[in-house]
Amino acid sequence: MKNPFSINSKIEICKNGECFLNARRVELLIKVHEYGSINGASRALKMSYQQAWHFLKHMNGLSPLPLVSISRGGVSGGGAAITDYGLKVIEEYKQISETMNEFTTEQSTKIEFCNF
Amino acid sequence: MKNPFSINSKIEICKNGECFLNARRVELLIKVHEYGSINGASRALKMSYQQAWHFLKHMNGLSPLPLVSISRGGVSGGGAAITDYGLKVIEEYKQISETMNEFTTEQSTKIEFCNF
DNA sequence: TAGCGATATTCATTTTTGTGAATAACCACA
DNA sequence: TGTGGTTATTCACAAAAATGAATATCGCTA
Repeated sequence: MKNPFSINSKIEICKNGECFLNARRVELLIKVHEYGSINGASRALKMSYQQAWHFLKHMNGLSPLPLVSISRGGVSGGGAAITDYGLKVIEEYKQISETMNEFTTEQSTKIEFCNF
Repeated sequence: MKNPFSINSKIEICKNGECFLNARRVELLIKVHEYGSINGASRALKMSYQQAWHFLKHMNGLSPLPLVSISRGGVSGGGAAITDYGLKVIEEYKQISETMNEFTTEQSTKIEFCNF
């Protein structure tokens, strides 16, 4: 008999009790890296520009080094670029996330209260 | 140097993509067991009666066996009691939760992007 | 110096979520 | 048959979160 229950763990990486990283925020960082702008990333994620902007500002504020560097004006109007440090953070988040998922999947198989 | 980042994992136990158990819901079950009524439990948790009632109904619906048995009328007006099966579920959730917490705490110590 | 395309910022509105209040229904017991 | 204390249910309203729209700002470039 298949276990109909699964453990779903949503991880956040926090600092001072505030959310620094979660799945959505990392997704945003990745899209910013892909599009080179907050605008493009927010549209791609169907997220409002304000929310994307707020998340990025908040993440940068909590981070020991900037994750994203933002510029205004200029030839292309400006844009946003993920820093080398930001790229490292993204990669490490992915690793942690995968490790956690493996563990929760393993734990899911041990649930006993489904045997009724 | 102390790592200022911590991993905060919120686990849900799901069935068919729906939330069956989480920290708040188990807390509710425990209070119902303590007070013997939905009313008492919801007040103790500063949760509206409707929400408590909704959670309990939903949990019972997803569960292979009832977690809580509810009665109306009678000498004391009625009440709610956690079943033996419900008690088992609570205990198992606590165990899973503790196991997950230990693992996330351990993972927290391995975060590298704080070293800057 | 005007235009472009992006960021920055504000605000009213919408959407979502939760709550309080009111009321009906239930049923053992006096 | 009435009382008491709970569950059951509905609904309008409140609080919170998210959004759309509008506008200002920036700085390179033609």
